[in-house]
Amino acid sequence: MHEATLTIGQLAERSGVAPSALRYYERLGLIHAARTGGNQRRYARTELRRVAFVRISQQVGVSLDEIREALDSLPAGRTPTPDDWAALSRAWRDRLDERIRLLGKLRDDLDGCIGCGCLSLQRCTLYNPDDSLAAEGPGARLVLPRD
Amino acid sequence: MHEATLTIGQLAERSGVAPSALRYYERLGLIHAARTGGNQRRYARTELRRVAFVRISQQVGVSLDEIREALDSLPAGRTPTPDDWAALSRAWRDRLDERIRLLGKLRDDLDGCIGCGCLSLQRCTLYNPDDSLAAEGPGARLVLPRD
DNA sequence: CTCGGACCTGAAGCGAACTTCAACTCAAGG
DNA sequence: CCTTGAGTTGAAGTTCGCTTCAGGTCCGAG
Repeated sequence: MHEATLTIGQLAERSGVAPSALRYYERLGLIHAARTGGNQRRYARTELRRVAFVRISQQVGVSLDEIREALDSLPAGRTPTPDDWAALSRAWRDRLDERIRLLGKLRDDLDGCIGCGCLSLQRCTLYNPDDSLAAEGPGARLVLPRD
Repeated sequence: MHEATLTIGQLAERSGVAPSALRYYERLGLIHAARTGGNQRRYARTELRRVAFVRISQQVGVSLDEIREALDSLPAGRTPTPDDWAALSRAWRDRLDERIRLLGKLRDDLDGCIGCGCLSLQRCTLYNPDDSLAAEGPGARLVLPRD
């Protein structure tokens, strides 16, 4: 017990992520594993933290691809320090703030806008939030949760 | 101009939703259209509101299937009143509140938890939120560790 | 009446994030 | 040594929310 490395089943149980998902993450380069002579994965305990970071980032609304980019920015060679992780999470924090802000606006406008008489949807603050519309050309494009 | 019904192109332009998406919504029973003799769709102007409701609901994080259920609860037969819409949106508002609350918690814990020394992920408030979290998108489910 | 752009349908494709399957191999307890 | 459960692979399947495509039809301005 409490050995140096974890099997995929152990990592799965400790992280709450299915083995199939862990293999998938590995294919995407989100996590890494050493191999035994018999080709089985053995995970360093630090991978637990990577998995946690992945899952938390997903809750923030970040795609696995972006998460990979973020993880790639961790120092190669040495085990990341708490400060390394904190730096990573600060970037996410900004996204989170923005997301919370938008949802708050949505909430504030919800009753009024849905209930109101306006059919002029393109002008509606709710339907056409000023921030998420920047690009996308002419007409009212509704750009969604991604940003 | 300003005619009684809208073609799919007009509804698309006014709502900012692609014609293909509108046809898709119709297949799912989210919106409805009358047909001309030549089988082309003609939308009542009230459909604009349904489309708006769909898009707004998506931002709240509700699936199209749940949105359909909600729309089905609108009074059949008569055109929904502002009050009908307001009732509908109040339910969403609760979800929104919950979602904002969870994201706020995520934010509050983010630096501390990711940066901290705990590897005891299953106990981490962040990783293992006590509440069930609405999934962000397809497949992006948070599978909680067994308590 | 003609022309071209808007519209129709069903089927297929897409991308994200996985899961499932089949057919194996590995590893640890008895 | 043998059994059994855990692990391996690549390929294919799944769900969601659409978009794209092919092969046609409609309709309104000229």
